[in-house]
Amino acid sequence: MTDEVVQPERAELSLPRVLAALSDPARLATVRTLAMLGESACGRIQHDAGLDVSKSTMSHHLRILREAGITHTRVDGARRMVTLRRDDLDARFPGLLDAVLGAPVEAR
Amino acid sequence: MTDEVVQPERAELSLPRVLAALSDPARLATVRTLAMLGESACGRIQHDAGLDVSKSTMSHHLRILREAGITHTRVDGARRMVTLRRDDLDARFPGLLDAVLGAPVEAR
DNA sequence: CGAACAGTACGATGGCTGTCTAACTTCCCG
DNA sequence: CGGGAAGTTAGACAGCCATCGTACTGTTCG
Repeated sequence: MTDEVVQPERAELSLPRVLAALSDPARLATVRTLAMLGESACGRIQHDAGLDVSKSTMSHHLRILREAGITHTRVDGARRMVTLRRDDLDARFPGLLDAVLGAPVEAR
Repeated sequence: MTDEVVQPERAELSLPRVLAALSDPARLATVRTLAMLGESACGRIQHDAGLDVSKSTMSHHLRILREAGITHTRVDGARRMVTLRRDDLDARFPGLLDAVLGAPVEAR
């Protein structure tokens, strides 16, 4: 009951897929926010990232990130707690996440 | 006559756009090939990258890379000589290109 | 119990994108 | 000059994708 979601193994992480997941501004903001907050619930991420989208759209973005192997999701009561898979990403694509997080934030 | 193509300034490079450009396997292969070969013509890149697509599709991919600011194109007679914009990419997104080039090559 | 809350699932929709063929422009070279 | 080589452009087409509203499931709490 702790966790039941589909997420790829470390060795299965695909670079094109990871890059595609990160290429959307909303998801990029999500990842940045997650890097600052640490584990947090969907609604919290959406609020803190300043994303003005519907709940279903947010859910969609989080699914893309999860299925690309960028995040991990744990069920906690009514909430889903999401974390960045830093270790796996660093192991498979060294320097990539740091480069993305260190890059200048886009102008709105 | 040396050059007449549209390519963004260093400061204008957009991370989502760069990531989107790199998220296609054909373009990723193109960038890897370009990193090994140095400046080279479109046909040469296509051949060395092992890309089995039409000329127009290749032209399309090279345009995406150019307009994202990842490559520079110089006209040389009948050919277009393409190079990676390593300096600009490194300056604006430190570590990103290295991480992408250093990542494991995907299984076909 | 019952209402409000946290998210997901499902369609629907409009826009973007990778691909191709065909036609065109330049340029090189014999 | 004339043919072939190197790419680009235009147009068409199929598939994917970001977005939304609505309906649904499960949870928390008064």
